[in-house]
Amino acid sequence: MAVTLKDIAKKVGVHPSTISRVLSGDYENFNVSPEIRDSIYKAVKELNYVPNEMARSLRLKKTQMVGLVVPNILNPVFAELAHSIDLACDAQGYGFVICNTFENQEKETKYINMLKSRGIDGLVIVPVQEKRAFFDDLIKQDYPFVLALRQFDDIQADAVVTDHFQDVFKAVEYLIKLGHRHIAFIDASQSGFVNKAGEKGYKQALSRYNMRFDHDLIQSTGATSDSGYEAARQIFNLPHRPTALMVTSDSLLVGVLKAAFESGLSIPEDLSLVGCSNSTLSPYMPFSLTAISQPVTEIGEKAAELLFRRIESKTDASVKKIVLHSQFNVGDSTLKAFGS
Amino acid sequence: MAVTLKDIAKKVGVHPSTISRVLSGDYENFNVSPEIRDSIYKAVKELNYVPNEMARSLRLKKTQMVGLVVPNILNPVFAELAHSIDLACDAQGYGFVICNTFENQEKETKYINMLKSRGIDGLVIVPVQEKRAFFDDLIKQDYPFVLALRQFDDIQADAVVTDHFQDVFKAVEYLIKLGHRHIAFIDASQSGFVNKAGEKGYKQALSRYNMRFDHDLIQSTGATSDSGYEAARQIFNLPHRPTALMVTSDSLLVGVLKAAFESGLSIPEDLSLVGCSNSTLSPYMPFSLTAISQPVTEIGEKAAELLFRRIESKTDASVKKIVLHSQFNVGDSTLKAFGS
DNA sequence: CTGAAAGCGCTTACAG
DNA sequence: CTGAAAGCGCTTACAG
Repeated sequence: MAVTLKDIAKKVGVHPSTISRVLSGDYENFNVSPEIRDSIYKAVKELNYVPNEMARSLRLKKTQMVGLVVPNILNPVFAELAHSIDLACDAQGYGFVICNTFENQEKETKYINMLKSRGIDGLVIVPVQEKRAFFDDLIKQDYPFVLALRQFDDIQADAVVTDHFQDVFKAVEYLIKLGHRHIAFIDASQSGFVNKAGEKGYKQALSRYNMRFDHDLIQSTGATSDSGYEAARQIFNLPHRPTALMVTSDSLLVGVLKAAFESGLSIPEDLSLVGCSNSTLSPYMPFSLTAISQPVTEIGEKAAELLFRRIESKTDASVKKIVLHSQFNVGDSTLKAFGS
Repeated sequence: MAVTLKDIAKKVGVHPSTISRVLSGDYENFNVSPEIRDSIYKAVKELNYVPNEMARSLRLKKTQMVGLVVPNILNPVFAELAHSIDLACDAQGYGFVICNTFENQEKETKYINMLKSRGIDGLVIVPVQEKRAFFDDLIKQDYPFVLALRQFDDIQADAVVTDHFQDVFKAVEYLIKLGHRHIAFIDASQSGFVNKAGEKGYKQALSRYNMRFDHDLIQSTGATSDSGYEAARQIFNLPHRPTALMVTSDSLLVGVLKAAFESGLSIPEDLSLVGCSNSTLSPYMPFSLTAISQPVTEIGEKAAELLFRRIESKTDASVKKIVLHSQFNVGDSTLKAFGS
């Protein structure tokens, strides 16, 4: 049904290979007479010929497409990441598709395998996978990918992240300096590297200021807003409720806000809140959020850059880790602790 | 580098076609000896063979993949739509990819053409395209797709939408019944069908209650939060400010809320607000939003259903339009007009 | 029951 | 300068 090279070759009266050559614009070491060149263009237009990219890719062993695998497009961080990679792909002449794993490990595995077996040239991945073995395999198979935002300890893969340890440390330090002595911490536990780093930053900040670590105040949970809600409820129901809370993602934050609302807690009066957020959401909130702000657009740009480099050089290029700096923005969701 | 059928055929010592047949599980009219079957499975495992889906698709003329083309994944409506289609694809054994057009018409065209030329079996599209000619062409070419949420007047394409005219009519009627006499309306102008329907619903409701239509109170704008912000500012700066406002998307709403905040307008005291929203955002807001709520999950399910049907029957199936009912939820972003 | 061949729609090294 | 052939990695009708 779809018109092929053969069809237009027949119409023009030349060999399909000639058509291919003309359309590829390969005029360096190849020159057709202007007449047949014109009639080729005419036929292409008339028959509405569009090359079958699948056949092309099979032959060329290159799809000229990259994919992004993210845990949750509802999280504006990932939407922004997608946008910035999209732009980079445009600039480099790559096609771009997004796959959403909904924080589901099997879906992630399935999607990555699908994209790979379909010949997608490379992937930017924000992993939810707990076991890094899967990614080690990808590396062994020389499949080009770069991790973004989250990664694993000393994995031999290109990655673009922020220093989550530092980010959390500073944020918690800020709360401590405001006089808070009971500071809760809610984090998504799925993401190996990031999670441990966050927890470490939290604990380190406490110990640095000689504060006792209280197990009840830390919740490592799933990454959905429901998980955030549950975690926050547990914390709000503690006999000795914390006066400050740090939560490390927008998705979790949605649940935390809901739980706070239900518990009748006012922010910042009853609870100082620090997030890890993206400005897009702020207009929705009754206050401006004090938050760690990751340079998401830049992360996307760098990730795309590393990916293109990896696609071209495959195993030859050295593994590159890029760590970008987050900003810490003070809004009015945080307040001095009562009595300090 | 990647291991192919040939490689494992060589290893086992049979013809590639035999491998293919065994792996396809075609045991009806075909039986290999259990020994070589086992050694095939063993070799597949050892060499870590994964079929090249591109080659497979080229041969089969079927990729077993569908795509979703949406204007803005930041809008939770589209994220939810994606999720529900994703689940449907899982159930039917289809792969699924998302392309985000960022409300950009050229990007939309580019993406649809890309997906099509890559052999994606069919598409669910939430169009931003102004001119429907592009879609008429797709139909002419028998390319399977279904429109979701937005469509064009009497286009010969499968579609799943809500009755936006009715939805808006009812919402505006509700405001009128609360006593509001100056009701503004902000809508995204890009989406042919939807937009006109929204405007019509708004105007119809006014005229039904013998209210004058005031040109200054209606803003047809882009679909981004920035557009919403600009539109709202214009409206809030009118000498005779409206007491109520209806806005037809979450993205626009973000901008509207920002503008309201900047103008020092309290909701609902100074301004009754009706949205067209998705519950996911509500925890962010200081009030529960009175809003039209579209059955997005169901729209996705129906759209997927229509798409699978279309993929199978191509041109044989009649064009199907499905119109689902929205809910109207009264929250506390609306109030009786002062003095009524 | 299994092998050899053709073909999906391209591109490109090889002839002429 | 252009045609004919081979081949990308599969599947399946056709032989044997």
